[in-house]
Amino acid sequence: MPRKSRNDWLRAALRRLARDGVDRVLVEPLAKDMGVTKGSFYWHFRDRADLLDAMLERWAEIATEAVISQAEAAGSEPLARLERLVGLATEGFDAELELALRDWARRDAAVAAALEEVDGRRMAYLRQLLRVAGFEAVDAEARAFLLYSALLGDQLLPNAHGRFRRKRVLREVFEILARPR
Amino acid sequence: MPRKSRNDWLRAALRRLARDGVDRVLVEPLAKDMGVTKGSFYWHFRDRADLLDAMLERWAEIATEAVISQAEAAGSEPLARLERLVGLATEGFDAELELALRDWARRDAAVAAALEEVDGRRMAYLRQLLRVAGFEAVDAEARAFLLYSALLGDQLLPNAHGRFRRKRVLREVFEILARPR
DNA sequence: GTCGAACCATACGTTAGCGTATTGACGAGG
DNA sequence: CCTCGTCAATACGCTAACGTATGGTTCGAC
Repeated sequence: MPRKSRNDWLRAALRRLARDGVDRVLVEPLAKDMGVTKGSFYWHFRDRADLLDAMLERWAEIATEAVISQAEAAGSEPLARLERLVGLATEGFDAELELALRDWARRDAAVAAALEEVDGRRMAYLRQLLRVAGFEAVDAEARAFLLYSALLGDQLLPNAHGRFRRKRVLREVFEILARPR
Repeated sequence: MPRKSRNDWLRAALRRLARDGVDRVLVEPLAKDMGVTKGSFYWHFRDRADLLDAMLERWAEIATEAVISQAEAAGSEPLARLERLVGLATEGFDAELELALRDWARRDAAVAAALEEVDGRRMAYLRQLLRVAGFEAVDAEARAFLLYSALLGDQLLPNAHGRFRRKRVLREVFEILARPR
């Protein structure tokens, strides 16, 4: 693949963001990765800030609906959708990228804003599922929060489960959060 | 405070780690922060790697028991201890530092190992509290995981709670996780 | 007061990365 | 086949940070 598109650059940059964090998405190393020189980069982007902007924008597009559409694909039953969301933890959405972005957001207001937007949408969706499943407002709120936190926590605490396997714990998580008492 | 100790450097470095991430704890900027030049730094540390090692070590000391001792201070009742741990989310332990460290751990095996150690201890403590409170093993495991995730999630999702206040949601979290059905 | 040790400033060489400017390669339409 | 537009390589100057070397200060012990 000799010629690179703006898109190629974006994908490579996002991969690097996920792996190394924003401070290490650098144009010359990135160019080396892609087997090209920065001459290409400065054709497609004004400067590094321009790349970072584009990355954020791209992520927002992808992420806004990524989680929700996965759930919708599980059928129309709220409980089935919730179960699918728990399954998402183990595969399906790019948790590394999520974490890198959250770290980035701590230092950049624009990123923080985009993230808040996405979180808002996702939480709203979870809330609604849980309300339909029969939980009262505060209860649904807390369970939505716990569910979302668990998705992130599963990534943050990879090997913290004692003698149980990850999947087993996550199944139990689902039981606790989604089963009406 | 004209003369700086190795300790001063460590504290400043950890503050910067918490705020900006490991890639931005740099010796010259740090020196500027402290109103001193890097001449001081290279007296106390061999090089930057030496500083990073010391930071990790220090964090491990602090963090290993920080959470647990907070809980112990709440009395001997498991439920009281658990409630206190939920309260920890809003104040008490340096969540920014935790997050920065977790991000760091993604790229450095030594950090990852230290973190796993700490997580292991904390999870073991939570598990045990929940078992004493009457939950079965898997159940306790899942609840411990959820509780820990919620502490991190509260930091990761600062403004994701809908129309409820953070404290209200966290109280509900406690109810869900710690009350035997 | 002086002396040595602890601590800090300064100047230096080096490297990695940014961004610019200029030239070169390559392909599709005329 | 030629040429224009698109993309890439190269060379350049600049800055921030690293680490070293060396000399200067400060402080406590005596």
